[in-house]
Amino acid sequence: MVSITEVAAVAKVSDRTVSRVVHNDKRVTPKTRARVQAAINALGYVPNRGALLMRTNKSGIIGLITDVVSTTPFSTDIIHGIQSAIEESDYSLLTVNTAGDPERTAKSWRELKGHRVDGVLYVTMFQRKLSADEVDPGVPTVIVNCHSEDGANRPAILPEESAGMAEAVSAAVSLGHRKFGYVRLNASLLAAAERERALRATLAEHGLSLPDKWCVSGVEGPLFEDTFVAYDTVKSMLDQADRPSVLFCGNDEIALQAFSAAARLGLRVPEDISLVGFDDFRVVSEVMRPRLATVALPYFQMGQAAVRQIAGLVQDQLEPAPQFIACQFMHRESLSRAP
Amino acid sequence: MVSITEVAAVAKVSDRTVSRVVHNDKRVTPKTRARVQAAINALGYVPNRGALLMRTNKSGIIGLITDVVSTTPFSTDIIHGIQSAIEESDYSLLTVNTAGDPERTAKSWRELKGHRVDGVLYVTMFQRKLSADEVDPGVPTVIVNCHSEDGANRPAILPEESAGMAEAVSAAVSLGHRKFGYVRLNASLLAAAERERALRATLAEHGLSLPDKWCVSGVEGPLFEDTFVAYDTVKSMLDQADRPSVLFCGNDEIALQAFSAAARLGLRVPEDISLVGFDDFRVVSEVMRPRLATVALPYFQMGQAAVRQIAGLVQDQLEPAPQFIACQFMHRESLSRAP
DNA sequence: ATGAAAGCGCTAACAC
DNA sequence: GTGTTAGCGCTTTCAT
Repeated sequence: MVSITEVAAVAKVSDRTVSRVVHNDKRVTPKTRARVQAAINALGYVPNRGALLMRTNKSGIIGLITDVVSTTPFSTDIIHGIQSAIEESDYSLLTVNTAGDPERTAKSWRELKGHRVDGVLYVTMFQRKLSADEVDPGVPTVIVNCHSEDGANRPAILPEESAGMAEAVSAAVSLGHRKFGYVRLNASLLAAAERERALRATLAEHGLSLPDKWCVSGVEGPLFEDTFVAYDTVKSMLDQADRPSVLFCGNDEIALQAFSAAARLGLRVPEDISLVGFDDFRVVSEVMRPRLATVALPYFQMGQAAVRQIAGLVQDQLEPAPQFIACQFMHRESLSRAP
Repeated sequence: MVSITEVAAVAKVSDRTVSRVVHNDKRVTPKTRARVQAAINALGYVPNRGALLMRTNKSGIIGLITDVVSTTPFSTDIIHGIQSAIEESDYSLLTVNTAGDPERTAKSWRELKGHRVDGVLYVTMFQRKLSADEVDPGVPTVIVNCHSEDGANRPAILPEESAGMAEAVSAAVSLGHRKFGYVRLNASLLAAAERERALRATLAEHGLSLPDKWCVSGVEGPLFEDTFVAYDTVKSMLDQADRPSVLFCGNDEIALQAFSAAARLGLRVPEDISLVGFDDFRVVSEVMRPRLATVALPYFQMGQAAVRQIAGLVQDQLEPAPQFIACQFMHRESLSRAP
């Protein structure tokens, strides 16, 4: 790899001058600058970040620690948002996966510290409270999709789910729906409680409620080893004369199973029953027919916001505080007029 | 950040000795080693990779260039495989996204060269021929899911699709199916031609064929701006007295639309019609009911193989050659006995 | 078994 | 506007 001295030799200037050109220092005559630039292009010189790190103590690297997020299909939009914002900054992205394992988490931090990353994005798949040793206090860090244990005013990026849910419920009500059903997420998920709470609260505002018989489980088993049961529970629920006119689902996969159950019973969506998902996992929501009405998790924006926060934090331009990003209701054909 | 000299001072040895301990050099007495190790732990010392890079010319970083792969839900398994293999090596992973844009591609290479990456994984979303300037000849590179333009014996990782397709067809035939339909992928995809070719070839071996009337488009429009039309084309096809008993689909999303079409017509899968997908995009294939029989793209293994290739290549232990990974047929409930 | 000196590529702080 | 000196953290080479 060609170094700054070789460029200097070719351009017949000192290495310091080459450095000035590279960093757009004004104090270089246009003529020398052109000569140096020509040498840079001719030799294909790219400054060595390792050397830069030693001099300036800046690596130009942001570390990304995920539990499983970067290796599951659900939240690629977070990664996408992060990369899109990274690309506009001058940082590079170093990604590490912990699979939720504490030992690997510790190893990940060491790895990132070895590279002297300027900051870290700590992203979790599910909303949850972080345990104390998950985040290294010595490195500027923004946590994404999770809460710090100490409840401190840590920089964080979180989705705000309840407004989106409220919007969805209101849309259903104004389409004439009065009989609501709900298919629950895994109970150990923070989001599960929050979504059901938001659903019930909004229903109450409309003078409606969720009957127990129409509130069933969509998933069973412990986190990460859970299996979907929505197909069976929904099939039983819908195979009655008295059934809900609209079915809210904890997420879009559950909605797909609910759709399968309706299909099996010969019920048409949305003519016989309306369906609303959560997450806006588009491979399902935009591909199935009818397309799935659902509340979109703002993953892309969360990723972007996370990068902006960490960049601001690293440059001391930002005071650390949690930031909430709104969820939007995506009204699509699976939610229609009540029968 | 604490440096090797501070550790040396605390342990009362020279910095060189600390270095020896860090790198497990034998020539250190157990006693000094223990003292040094204690200092390292106490201070939380992690060697500075930037300094290491300068001395050894090894960054310990593998660059990952993707067009869109790392930001779409379809191929997270490649990333997963890569990360799982990276984790067992001593490399870190620096990820860059080009979105298929030549300018960003050039910028990506410069970024990786700045970090003096030891090797590069160049991964594409769809199988395609690379153009000449996509890969930098100056950096050891393994291309994944794509072919080099010059047809040279470049190190590459590719899926072998035809055997999996043949297996799927044979399974259908032995379940009594004689009337085959096919829903095509975007014609500009290399995989589209290959899959249809493999399907027809295997059918021919069984003395069967694909009637034109049962071979329809699943997708329309140019790549990256295409829309699914499988719901409509399949609905028309199936809304006839004479219809196929099994429908092969170019990918799993198309299969989901085919399923939607069948549901709309009141046809049951698999009793009235069997369905076979391609890709094994599990969020669809394992969640819908019946679960979707499909040919699995071996993305995880491809990712792992890619890392092993690049590691071998960097250490000159491997001669560069393309490597093919087999696709496996996943027999699930959507493919059943012919009616 | 341990240490001292030199140098990797680069820039901050001064010269000039 | 341009060049010189020194040193960032580390390992290689050579001494001891």
